Amino acid sequence: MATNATFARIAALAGDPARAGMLHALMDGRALTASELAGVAGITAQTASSHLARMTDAGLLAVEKQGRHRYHRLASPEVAHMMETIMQVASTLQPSSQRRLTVGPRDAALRAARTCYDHLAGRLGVALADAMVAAGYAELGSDGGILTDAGLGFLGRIGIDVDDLLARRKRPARVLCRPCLDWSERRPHLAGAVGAALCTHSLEKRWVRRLNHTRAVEVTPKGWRVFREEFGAELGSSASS
Amino acid sequence: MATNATFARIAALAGDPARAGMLHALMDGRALTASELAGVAGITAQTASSHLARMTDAGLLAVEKQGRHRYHRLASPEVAHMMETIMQVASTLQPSSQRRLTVGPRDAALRAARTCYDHLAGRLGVALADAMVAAGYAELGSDGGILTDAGLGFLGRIGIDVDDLLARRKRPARVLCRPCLDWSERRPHLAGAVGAALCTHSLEKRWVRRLNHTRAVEVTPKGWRVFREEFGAELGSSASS
DNA sequence: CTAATGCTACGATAGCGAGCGAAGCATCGC
DNA sequence: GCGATGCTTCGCTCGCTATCGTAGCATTAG
Repeated sequence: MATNATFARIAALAGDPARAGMLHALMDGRALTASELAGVAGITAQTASSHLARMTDAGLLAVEKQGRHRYHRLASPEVAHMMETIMQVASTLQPSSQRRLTVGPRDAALRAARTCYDHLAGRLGVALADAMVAAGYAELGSDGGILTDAGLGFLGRIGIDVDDLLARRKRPARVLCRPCLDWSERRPHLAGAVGAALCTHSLEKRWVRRLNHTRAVEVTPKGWRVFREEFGAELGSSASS
Repeated sequence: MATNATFARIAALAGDPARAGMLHALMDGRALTASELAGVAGITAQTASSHLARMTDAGLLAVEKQGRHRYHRLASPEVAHMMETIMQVASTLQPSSQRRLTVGPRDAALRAARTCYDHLAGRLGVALADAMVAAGYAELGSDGGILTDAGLGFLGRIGIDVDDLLARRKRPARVLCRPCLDWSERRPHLAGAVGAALCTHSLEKRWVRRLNHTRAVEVTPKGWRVFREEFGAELGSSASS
């Protein structure tokens, strides 16, 4: 069947180290220029251009031209979801002979709190998910998750546009959310429409702030208070650094 | 970070046409011998051996030695899930210039009804999912799905071990199920623990039967009746061929 | 207009890896 | 025991592609 060839094509595109680096850099949901992507991948602009053209042609990336810059972003949430699942499989593999090779300071910040395409991940994401489950706001399982009525009320109370959230769900009567297995914590956190709304709102309200040009985020003092008092989340001191 | 390299490694393994063919053949959840896999991939036994060793080493496959045969299967449901999402992205890509190239008779059977690792897919899978949603037995959204109390009762009524299903869910109070976007129908069908139980039970009760050595399944006369009368599913005549 | 920046197109190189033939190692049937 | 089958290891070839240098095109700054 033709599906076989296209499947291999997509996987092969994600399977090159340079392209994988670019895709990872785009996992924060923002759009980056070709030069920036060449930088994170450690290759020249010419090579990056070729890679980007191929990934765009295959539907993995979308491009937006702005002046002499070309902004590339992941084409769809489906692409981000695909990368999540590949990461999940990859995380079960011990890097063999280089166990704790790369735990630099930047890596530490990523493990503490980061964005995963459109939602929060890392220790922060897991802590928030745990707190919401403990409070009865959400239920998470290996096959999916739901936001309870209490959870819906909670989100409205902290200022999230619940109507928009209700409109975004499709058929089901209850608001569903998606668990996303964290590659660093090996625990599920909130993804899907609920996770995206929570992340957007946290950034807008300045509960968290992006760190320079990475996927890492930092919990602000205000966010620290909100997460503890409103969510009841147990954020160890390590989650802020 | 080291994650980048392992990510690329996993994706690259899935990105070779021969390996992709083998992985697809294993998507029915069964274990196949190295020779069989070499056959479906269209390569010699030597080459297949190399591929299988690498995929096993990377944690994509698990091997079981039985006499002089070596049975290979997908190492985990996570690997199957990863392949689902890659297929989902691949299905959004028009094969460009070869639109309707490969719609052979075998392909037609696959589109009608097939297994997708551990659950039913194709027009049959979608029809059953639609019927269960229409009957109020399940709710499916883009971020997840749940089995209602009525649905739980329904599954028990048709002979599925509901207690086992309840035990398999993890933390949540409700039974969750996972929607799996069908690559041929572009519609969600039932996956996860619920979908797996339904598929296993359908095979045991001879409602469906596997066709030779493919992922395609055939609806038996008995199944035809059960699916129409019990599920209320609208199976067009095309779903049986 | 001119120079600089961002990106792309083309051509050439080099290295990886998919593929197979030959040989070797296990296991089964007899 | 012997041959046959299933699979793996080794060595080799060949094709694909990632990479970069050079050149060229678009856009902006001055």
